[in-house]
Amino acid sequence: MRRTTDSINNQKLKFSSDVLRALAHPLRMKILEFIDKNKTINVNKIYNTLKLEQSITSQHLKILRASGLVHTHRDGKYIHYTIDYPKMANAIQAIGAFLEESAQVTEAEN
Amino acid sequence: MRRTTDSINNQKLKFSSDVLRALAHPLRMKILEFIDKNKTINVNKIYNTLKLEQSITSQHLKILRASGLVHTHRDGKYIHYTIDYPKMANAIQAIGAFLEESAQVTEAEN
DNA sequence: GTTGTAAATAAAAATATTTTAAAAAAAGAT
DNA sequence: ATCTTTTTTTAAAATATTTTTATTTACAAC
Repeated sequence: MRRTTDSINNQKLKFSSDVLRALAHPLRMKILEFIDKNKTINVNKIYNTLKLEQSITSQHLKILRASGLVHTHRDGKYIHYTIDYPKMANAIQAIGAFLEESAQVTEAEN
Repeated sequence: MRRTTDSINNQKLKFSSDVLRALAHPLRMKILEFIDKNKTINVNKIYNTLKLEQSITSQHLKILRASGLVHTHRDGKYIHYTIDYPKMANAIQAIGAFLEESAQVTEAEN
């Protein structure tokens, strides 16, 4: 039972840090912010508006896709990106989870 | 004014992703969790309890210190680590900020 | 001062991530 | 079928992070 609990925790830890790692890049945050602002947007608009290289944008989108933070939906030539908000909320929770109480106490002290 | 706003946003983005990057590692999350659980704890206890190498623990603590997520306080031979909860709360906010409304909507839909 | 213990630092080696450049896939237009 | 546009994929090069090993610093006890 001990080892099982440990490996569950380690899985959780790995899962959390994987999503956080996907999030922890200025370009990816910028891209996510832009997708969020537009609700749904194609790759062309992303790299043209943000003045990024096409390829670098695609590479970062791939990482975001792999993390599950975004989803795609093809519309003819275009591929539209949208944010997976529940996944995003999970990621935020993952960080806050273990110090939620402490954070609340700290907040109350301000 | 345009460039100023941009560079402020870019600074914010860099700041956020820097803290997130410090957070986004399984060992560092484990260490943070352990410090949190103990409120204050010395390095020896950290690596002995978590069964980590002394040096690797120190290296990760250095990254956590640099990110501002933890603070230290020497007590004789020992150095005690504590979590900077406001900083931690900031980090969590930084992620959630731009999709807070959306996340709330999503939450309401569940 | 020397010795022992706690923790940090430095430097090299091993890995992983990011960027760049080029090629390939997928679809629409001609 | 060929051409063009949109996006992905692949592969190499450039960087950054992580791990390992060894050394150094800080303090306390003797």
